[in-house]
Amino acid sequence: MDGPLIDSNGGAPGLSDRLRATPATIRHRKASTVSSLPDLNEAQRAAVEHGAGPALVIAGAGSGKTRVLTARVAHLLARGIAPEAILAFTFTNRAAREMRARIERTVGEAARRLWVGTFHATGVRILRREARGGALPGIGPDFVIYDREDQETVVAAAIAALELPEGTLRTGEVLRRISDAKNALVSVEAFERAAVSPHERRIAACYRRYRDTLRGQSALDFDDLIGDVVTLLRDRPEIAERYRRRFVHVLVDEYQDTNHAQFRLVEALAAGHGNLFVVGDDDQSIYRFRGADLTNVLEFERAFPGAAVIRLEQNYRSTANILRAANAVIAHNRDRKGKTLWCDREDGARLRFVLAADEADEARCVRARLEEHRRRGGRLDECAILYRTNAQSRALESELRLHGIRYEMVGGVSFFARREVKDLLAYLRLALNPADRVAFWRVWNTPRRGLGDAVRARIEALGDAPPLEALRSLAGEGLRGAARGGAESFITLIDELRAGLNAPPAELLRLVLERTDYLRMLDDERDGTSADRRANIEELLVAASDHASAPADDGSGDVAGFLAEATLVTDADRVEEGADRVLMLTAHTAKGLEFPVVIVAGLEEGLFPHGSSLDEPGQLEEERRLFYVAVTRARNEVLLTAAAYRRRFTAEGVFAARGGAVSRFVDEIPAELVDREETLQPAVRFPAWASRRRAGAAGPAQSDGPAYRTRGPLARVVGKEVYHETFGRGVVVMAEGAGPDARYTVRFGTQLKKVMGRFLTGGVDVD
DNA sequence: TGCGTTGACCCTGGA
DNA sequence: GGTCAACGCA
Repeated sequence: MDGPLIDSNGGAPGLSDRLRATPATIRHRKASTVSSLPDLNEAQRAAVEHGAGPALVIAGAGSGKTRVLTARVAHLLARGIAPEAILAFTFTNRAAREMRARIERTVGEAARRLWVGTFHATGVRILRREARGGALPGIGPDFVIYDREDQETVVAAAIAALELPEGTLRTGEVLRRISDAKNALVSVEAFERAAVSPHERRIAACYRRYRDTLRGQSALDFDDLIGDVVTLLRDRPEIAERYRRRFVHVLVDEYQDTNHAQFRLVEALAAGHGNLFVVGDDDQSIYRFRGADLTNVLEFERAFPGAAVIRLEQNYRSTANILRAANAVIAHNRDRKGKTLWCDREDGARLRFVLAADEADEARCVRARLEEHRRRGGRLDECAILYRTNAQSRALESELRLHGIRYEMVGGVSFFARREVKDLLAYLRLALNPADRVAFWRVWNTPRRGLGDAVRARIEALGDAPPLEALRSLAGEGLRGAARGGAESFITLIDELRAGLNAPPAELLRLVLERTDYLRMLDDERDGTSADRRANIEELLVAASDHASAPADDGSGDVAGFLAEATLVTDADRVEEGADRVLMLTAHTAKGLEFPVVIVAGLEEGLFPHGSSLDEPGQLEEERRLFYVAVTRARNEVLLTAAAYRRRFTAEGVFAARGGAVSRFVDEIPAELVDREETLQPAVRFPAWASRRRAGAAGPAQSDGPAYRTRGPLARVVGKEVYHETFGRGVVVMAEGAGPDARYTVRFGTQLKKVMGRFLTGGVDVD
């Protein structure tokens, strides 16, 4: 059997040029020779050979859409289109790499001249070029890209500057509103005009301040990487014309997850020739929170009159049972173009659903399933554990670690967002762009060099001057002792980095490590993370030297290019094939991947579908699509799990145990396709509301339900280990009442019991 | 004045 | 379980 592969149809392996092929993947390579289009079905062939003009390919899960895109590019090249005249947008860097690698296998070197990349990477490429030509007012070619954390810093400062009462505006909300505005191409001025309520006006004020701050620092955020290109092409027709003449064919993968700005970018590039080829699946649109706009698919034909519409409905990936289950669930959605996938594979095993006692028990079931797979001779990398939220990984991780099962978590804290990595990169950012205040404040006293709030206030009093220069003038006169020495060594280091910007990034990073004694700082922290962080730094150095050997075709220096890549790369881009470990990832991150065995954990109302979606039909449909994506990742087997009780943090910040009903999505799978099990024999019946909610699942979503919540000291009892004279060791899953009357629901092994507090010893004697 | 420790608040998803 | 602001200490 094969390991996890990119959406590939027919088992053709996803290979990236940086990753080594495993024997299994090499075996399949022959099958994907595309020049003669040997083994395409009729619909696929029609898509690949589509002539001029717009085309919308509705490609169901596992229907070979990546293959079609790749084959189409090869087909265009074979028809004499120059590689530099083709622009393809992919959803991940990894997909871009793989597409390029596959095309290279057919057409060789020429593939290097294609433009294949994510919207963001392509945006950087265009902006970098045009910035060199001076086409972007106020933005130099060495602009930096602010990631989420950097953005938060800026927004927090903007909110603080408004001097509102504590808690009036929250960073997260403001950031989301700014991002939404940018994705919809709403300028600061337009936002201000539309803002009527005091709340809206305050957000508008933050937006303005945020924009001005970024401009002042020659910084762009993720949304700017697209929005600024759209603005550029709109305001500078001659530049737009240049790109239109250059790119004769524009292709877009995962079209269902494009937002308005991306739509406008594509539209602007394809205007005139109209050779726009988009591939997507409305049933797999799962990024609405990021502005993805399904109307881009649903109204493609209106936006591009005369568009050909081609449907790929044959699935080559999953067994018939898996496909039937997925079809049945997604049929509950109303807002779709409508299609039914079919396949000619055998029925295969039924899906399995297990209701576990709590999340620890659920983790145990997952682990047991993995061990079963291994006993049958399977490999761990054939399995993936999917969940709705990253927070769910914790219980799974500890169970797998305890039993020595190797795993790799994808997502969560991205590699380049780790503290130690961002610290080191901030030195480079500062050297490249002294106006980058976020980078300055990140590292000016990291590692500690005797600088603190007092000096900070004096620098800030100097206003807009680059902070490094402010510090330089202070070091000359106003500072004494440790602060002076610290400031001087910092300034010297940055100056040296500046002078050495032409050197390879890895060399600069080594200089930073050496001068700052950064590693010693890590050791001194004594929090047990030192070894991990050191390893990450090692990896950063490797990534930096890898980058040096890659061509910078946008003409940017190594350092600027490396920093951009570091910001835009995601964890999913870095997953390696062939390692024997199970992957753990969110359903979102799993998009585009496939695995022989898929485990979807946490299938409870309020978690998957997520609680925030329950009041809104549109949002609920998005959750259902996400579940559909999760299930259709599987080739052969699906295990669905849920926990009767789960410890969670709620919005109120309360440590709570709640029993959720089983997810409605499980119930939407026809009963004959699922084997259901419960691992616990409840001596205590589940609270009535749990089943009531389940019964009412088809109706309007109920409020959050009477989920039992413990507050104060009681809350700390939930999840604690306790002992009972007859039942032995157990774990508290729910607490009710207080004082001597307190009663606890405790899981002893697979038994659930309700016990008075006085019969328990352990952590329960709290009032 | 900077540093280390303690308690509030907190997580949907991610380029 | 993780981060950050506020606190008192060197």
